[in-house]
Amino acid sequence: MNACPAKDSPRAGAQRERILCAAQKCFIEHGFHAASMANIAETAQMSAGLMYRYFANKSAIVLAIIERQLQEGRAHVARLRTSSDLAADLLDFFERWRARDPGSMNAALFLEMNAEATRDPQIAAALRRSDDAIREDLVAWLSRDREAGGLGLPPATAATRVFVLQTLVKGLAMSAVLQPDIDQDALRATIEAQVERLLAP
Amino acid sequence: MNACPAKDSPRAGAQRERILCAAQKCFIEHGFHAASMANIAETAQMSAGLMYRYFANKSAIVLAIIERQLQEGRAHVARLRTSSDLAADLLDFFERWRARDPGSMNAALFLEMNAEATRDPQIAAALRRSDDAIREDLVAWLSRDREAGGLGLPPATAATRVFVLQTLVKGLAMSAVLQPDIDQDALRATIEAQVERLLAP
DNA sequence: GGGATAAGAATGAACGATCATTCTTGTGTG
DNA sequence: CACACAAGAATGATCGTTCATTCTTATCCC
Repeated sequence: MNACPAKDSPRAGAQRERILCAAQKCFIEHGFHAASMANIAETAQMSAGLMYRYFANKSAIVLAIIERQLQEGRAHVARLRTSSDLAADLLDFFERWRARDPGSMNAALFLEMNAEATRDPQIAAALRRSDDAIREDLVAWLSRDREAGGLGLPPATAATRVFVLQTLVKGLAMSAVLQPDIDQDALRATIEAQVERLLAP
Repeated sequence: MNACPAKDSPRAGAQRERILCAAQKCFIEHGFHAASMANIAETAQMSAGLMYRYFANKSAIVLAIIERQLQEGRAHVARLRTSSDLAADLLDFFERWRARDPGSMNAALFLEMNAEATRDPQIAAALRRSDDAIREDLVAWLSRDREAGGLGLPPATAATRVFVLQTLVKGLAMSAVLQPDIDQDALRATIEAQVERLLAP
């Protein structure tokens, strides 16, 4: 059935990339359900039927977009973990979400993913997997010994603090949508105070 | 045009209520776009055409559901404001979201609303209006004099703390979706610590 | 009070549009 | 010629919405 030859040729990869790029733009603009295959095809400048050569169906495209977004999120957190200025990185999170850049981490897409996760078990599993990975990563970091660059927190304490941190970041996505024009300096001071508390021994 | 007689008869009100109740259930289950009018009609046990006697179109139903959800949220916050145990009330927020009760404040619906607000200006305006009202309410509370039951905080300080509080609550909606089985006691301790800091002089 | 009449309430079929998906056909290349 | 690639037409289903029609209820005149 899926004996498609040269399935992983360089051309096939490029085509898939074209489709995913267009899909991401459409999903941000209209949402997963309201964005149609015709819409995506037009954005990708190809026929609608052709997309089925590279993806089994629409939900496969949705899954791919979500997986890619989660991967980018994890990369962002990993960078954040090795940084020296956690507050600045959190502000950067907010900044990217506020910017509504269709290319990178996007608040609209993030909200859509989470909303869809309440209905689709497959999407929920993907989000949960990513969430768990991030959490374990951060907890390990906070509970690592001081000499190894960590804070030496007991695991239980680290876990609750990471929960607050994660909840705060998620909430920032929503706040970025409704209050995109919030005062930057006040926000900075607020986040710095929060971070200071989360990283205190 | 809209010379519909007895538009606000007791019967009409009851019918609208039936429709909204069914719509809420369908929207939670499938989302705003994936839930069809036929689906809602079936849930409300009436014909599809009849709904157009009480609502102009589908988006009017969506708007009504959102408006009602926002109203309930404001009522919840107002209750929270007069309470003595803020931490317990925040936990109650999380608990309701976790419960997935189709009748009351619902995390899935809340996420869907915010996601849709990134595309629909009318929905965005409604959410922002409600958000602003809640914020002003809370800021007024925190900055009120001590003798009047407030904390006597300077308005700027109150504003940033309320921002954190609101962001935290929104984040809890997402956390409730992905981590519904989080340890209750740890969560309680965490939230209590956060609240203590937010309410400190 | 009881049958004629009008209005309100509700139905379910029908509409055109659009959906995701598949099929047919054409085109260029090795 | 053969074969991967692509376009675009066809498909059946479903979408939101409308409409002609029927059922139900109230009003009026005698």
